[in-house]
Amino acid sequence: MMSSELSASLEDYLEAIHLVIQDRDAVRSKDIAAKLGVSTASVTGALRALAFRGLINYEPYGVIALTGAGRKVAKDVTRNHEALREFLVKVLSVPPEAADATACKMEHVVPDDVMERFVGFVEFMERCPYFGAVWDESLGFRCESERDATSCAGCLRLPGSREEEVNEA
Amino acid sequence: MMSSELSASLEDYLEAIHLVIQDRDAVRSKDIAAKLGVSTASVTGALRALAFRGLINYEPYGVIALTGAGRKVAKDVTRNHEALREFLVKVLSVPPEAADATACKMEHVVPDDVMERFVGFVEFMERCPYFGAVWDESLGFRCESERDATSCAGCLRLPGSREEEVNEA
DNA sequence: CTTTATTGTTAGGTATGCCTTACAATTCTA
DNA sequence: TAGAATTGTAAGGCATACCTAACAATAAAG
Repeated sequence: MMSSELSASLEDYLEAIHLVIQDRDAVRSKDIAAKLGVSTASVTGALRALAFRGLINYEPYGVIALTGAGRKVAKDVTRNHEALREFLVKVLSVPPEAADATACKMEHVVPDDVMERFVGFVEFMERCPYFGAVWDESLGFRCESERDATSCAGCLRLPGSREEEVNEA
Repeated sequence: MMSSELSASLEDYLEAIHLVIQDRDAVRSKDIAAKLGVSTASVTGALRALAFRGLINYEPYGVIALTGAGRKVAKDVTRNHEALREFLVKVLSVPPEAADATACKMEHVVPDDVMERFVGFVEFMERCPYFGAVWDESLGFRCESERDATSCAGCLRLPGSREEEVNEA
């Protein structure tokens, strides 16, 4: 969206603030520093930059809170992070921890229109009963889905429908 | 591999040098600058850094050439770039130009073991006759493959085999 | 072979993003 | 409510990575 004007570093700070807020109510420099693996001194600098951009409310020794704009960006970043992790785990069978680390880097470089497709692909995979690509360390991906004599007529009728899944569930 | 010690920026320079060499024989600072959209002054600094790391042979006003180690890294980076672009284009239907730009960013953040899977997934997709996910701007991915009464027995017998494809071609 | 155009380098400046060390504010506890 | 522990900030440094402007080297043209 408009997060393109934020550096990867500041996006990370914003995301960290957002995640910490969800757990406890208070966000402390220390928590952010711990989450990102930087010193608290670095956090102070980042907070100033975020406040300058109107994304957080902050003054020295004061309470840290996301502004409306900040919350929006933080949510976008977090959502993208989660979508990418999901793709890596569910489609590419990357172990969760590695997927999370990679998603954390990817979220800053994958543009929104490409993001859509990562998301869409996961949805497709979960919708399609014939999608059974499974990773094998030495053989790459192979297919384990049960493709018997069933045709895909039903699938083709309902391209992106979520309603169908609700009915099935 | 060991390219993890190189910054994204230096990887880009190395890749650019490699690509320019493939076209003409000579590599000039100007070409690299043009390819990466930076000033020639910036190129000088990068060349020094690459020479310092033993990845290129370089002295002021002299010929720029990749060392063995440099060529290896350059090839790795280039291969990863191409694999990611291929994935984006072939699997996610990202337009080639956007795919190239995104791949150029992703190549610096996707670790090798995850790279393998992007590569493997493209291979799988090209191998599997039932894989027909097609992107639709408003509906996301839908399936257009012709899944009739055929079973996947053959596919299941030959998980990652390339020989089979050679026989078919 | 000398002038001009191209190309490359140096010098100096900006911005980011991190660090450590030292100090200030706050909070907890006795 | 003072002193100790925790937490936060300021100051000063370092590395990366870019820029512009001025100058140096090489190559091309006369």
